[in-house]
Amino acid sequence: MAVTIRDVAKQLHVSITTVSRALDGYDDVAEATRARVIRASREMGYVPSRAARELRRKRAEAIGFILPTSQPRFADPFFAEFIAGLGDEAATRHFDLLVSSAPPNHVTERTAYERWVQSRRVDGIVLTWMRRNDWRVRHLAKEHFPFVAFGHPRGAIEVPSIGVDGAAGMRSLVAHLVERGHQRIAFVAASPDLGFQAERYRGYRDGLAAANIALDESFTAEGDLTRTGGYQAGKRLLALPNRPTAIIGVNDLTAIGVMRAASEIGLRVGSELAVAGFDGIEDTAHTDPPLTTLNQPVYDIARQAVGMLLKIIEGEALSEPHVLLQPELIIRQSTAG
Amino acid sequence: MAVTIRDVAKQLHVSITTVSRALDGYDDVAEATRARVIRASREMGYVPSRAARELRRKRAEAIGFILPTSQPRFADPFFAEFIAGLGDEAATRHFDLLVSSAPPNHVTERTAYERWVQSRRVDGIVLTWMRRNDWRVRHLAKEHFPFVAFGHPRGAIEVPSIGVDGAAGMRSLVAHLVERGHQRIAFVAASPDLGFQAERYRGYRDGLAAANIALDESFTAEGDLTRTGGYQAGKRLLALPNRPTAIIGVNDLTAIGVMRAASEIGLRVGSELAVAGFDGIEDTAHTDPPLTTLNQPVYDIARQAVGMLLKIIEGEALSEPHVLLQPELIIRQSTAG
DNA sequence: TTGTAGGCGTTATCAA
DNA sequence: TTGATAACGCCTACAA
Repeated sequence: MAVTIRDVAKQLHVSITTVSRALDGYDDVAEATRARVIRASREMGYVPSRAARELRRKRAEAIGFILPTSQPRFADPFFAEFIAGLGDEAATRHFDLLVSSAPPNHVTERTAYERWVQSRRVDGIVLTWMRRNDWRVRHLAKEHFPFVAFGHPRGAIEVPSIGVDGAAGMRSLVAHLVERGHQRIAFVAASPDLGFQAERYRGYRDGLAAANIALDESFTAEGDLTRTGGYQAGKRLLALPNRPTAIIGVNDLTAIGVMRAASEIGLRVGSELAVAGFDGIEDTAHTDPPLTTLNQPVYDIARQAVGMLLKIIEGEALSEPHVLLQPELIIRQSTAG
Repeated sequence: MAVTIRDVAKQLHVSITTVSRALDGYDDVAEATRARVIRASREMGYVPSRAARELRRKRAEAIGFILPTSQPRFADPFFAEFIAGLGDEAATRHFDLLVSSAPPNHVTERTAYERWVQSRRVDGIVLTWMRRNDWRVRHLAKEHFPFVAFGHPRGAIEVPSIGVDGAAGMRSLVAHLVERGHQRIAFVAASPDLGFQAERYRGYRDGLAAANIALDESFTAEGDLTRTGGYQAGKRLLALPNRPTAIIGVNDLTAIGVMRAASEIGLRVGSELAVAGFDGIEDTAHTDPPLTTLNQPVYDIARQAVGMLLKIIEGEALSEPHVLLQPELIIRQSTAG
C-alpha cells in the first residue's frame, strides 16, 4: 500500500502530529524538524491522501463545471479554451477541476448538479450559458453552495458573475456596419432563453435605433449557435425578397454558417454581403474571408472566474462581485466592402 | 451540516449498517427495510459523503485526463468532443472526470500526473497524443497505475489502447488523390515525436509508393497542428518552384490553414489545388469549399476508452487490449477538381 | 436479517 | 515545540 503519514512519523521517531504540521507549514514546529520531515517525506514518496484530508477538512479542494452539451456531437472550441482556463487556474491554486456534461434543462442536468452538491464532491461550481430564470441559480443559492456565473443572469437573486458586455459590443458592431453604408442589417439569434442572446440582441436593436434604422422583424432569424443552424438561418434570410446586405451572427459559429449560405448562392462575403460574429474563436481568423468578430478573452475570463469562486469558497468577500469586460471589435475582410 | 448516514439510521431506529447495506443493494436486508431506508434517505436528502466512502474503499471513483495544451490560447475542437465523451461515459458508470492541463513534456506535466497518481486522486488516467518513448507510459506502468491510451504508442511496454488506423487512412486518401490525377502530393506534418504523426506520415509514403510516385523530400513541411502552423507551412510549399497540386494536412486544422494560404495567393482550392485533412472535425463541413477529411469518431472513442479503463480498474482482463478503428474517408469539394 | 465495533489517513484540540 | 487522542463519515468482518 501507499506510504502514510504514520510511516513517515515512525521513520523519524516523531509523532504524526508533527509530520502533519511540518508539511502544512504551521509555524509552531522547529525549522530543523520541518526540514527533516520534508526530506523524509520526499524520500519515502509520501503524499497525503486526498480522501482522508477531505474527510477531515470537509473540503473537496475541487471545483466543478458541467458542459452544456446541446448537441450529440458536441465540439464548440469555446469550451476547450474555457476548460483549459479553469483547469490551469484551479491547478495553480491546488484545486482540481471536475468536468461533467449534460444537455441544458434536461432531467439529467439536475441530477448532475445535485450529485456534486449533495455529496460535497466539489466546493464550488462554475456556471455558464446562463438562462432566464435559471433553476441552477435558484438551487445553488438555496443550498448556499458557492458558485460563480459567466454571464449576467437577470433575476431576483444576487449572483457573483463575470461577463462580457454583449450589448455594448453589438452596438459598436452595428455602428461599424452602418458606417460602411449598410442599412439592411439582419441578426441570426439563439434561443431567447439564453442570457447572452437577450443581451446581444438588445445591443443590435439599440444600435439600429441609434442609427435611426427601423427594426424589421423579418430580419431576425433564429439559429442554435451551431454552424449548421447559422447556415439554415442564413439561407432563409438571403431568400428574402429585399434581402439584407449585412448579417450578424449571435456567435462566431453561427456567422460561419451564414458565410457558407452566402457563398453557396454565389454571394461574395465582404463585398456583396457583410457578415460578422461574436466570440473571437480562432476559426474566425482563418475563414475565407476572415471574419469580423467581437473578441472575448475566454481563457482569462475562466481564470478570473475561478479566482472569484475560490474567494467565495474561502468565505472572503468579493471586492467586485460583478466583473464586466468589454469585448474587442476585430474588423476583418468579411465586413470590408 | 449535511445529513449523514447516522441521521438516517437514528430516524429509522435501525443501525447505520442496515442503512449502508440497504443503499448499496446488498441482498441480506429485508425488502421492507430497504424500502423504508431508501424513502427516508430521499426525504432527508441523504447522499453518502464521497470523501468518507473513498477513504474507506480506497477508491476515488474518478478518472483523470490532462489536456496537452500546446498553445497559450488553446482551443482545439477535438478536445471539447473528447472530454464530452469521457465525461458522459464516466458519469453513466458513476465515476467523475478530473481534467487538468499541461504543456507536453514540460516540467509541470510531470507534477500534474504525479500528483494524481501519488495521492490516488484518480483511479485511472486517459492518455492522448502519445509520444515516442513516452515517459508517461513508463511512469504509469512502473507505478502499476491503470491507464489507457488513445493512439498506439510504439515501445517495449504493453499499453492498453484504442486507436484509429492513421496509416491506412492516409493510404486511401493518397489513392483518392492519385485517382483524381495528382502526382505532386505534399504533406504538412507535425512534430515527429508524436505517434500519430509518424503513423499518418507512413501511410502517406506508402500511398505514394503504391502509386509508383517517388517521395520528394521538399514536399514535406512541418506545422504544429494549428491553423496558423498549417498556413505557414502551406505558404512555403506553394512558393516552391514546381509546387504541389495537392496538399495533405496531418490534421484538419493544419489543412484549414493550408486552404487559407492557397486562397491568399489566388489559388482556388478544389480546382487548382486539392487539400485534405484528418480528424473530421465539424469545421471541415463548413469551410469554403468543404474539406475532404478522414473522420474519426472521437466521441465514441472517448467513451470506449473509459470503458476499457474502468475494466482495468476493476481488475478485469480486457478481451481486446488494442482496439483499432478505421477512419472514414469523407470526400468533399476540396479535392473535387 | 440486523447490530457492534474497528479502522481507513488525516487534521485539530488539548495537554505536556 | 511536541505528542496523545478524538473525531470526520463510511464500510465491513464478525457476532447476535
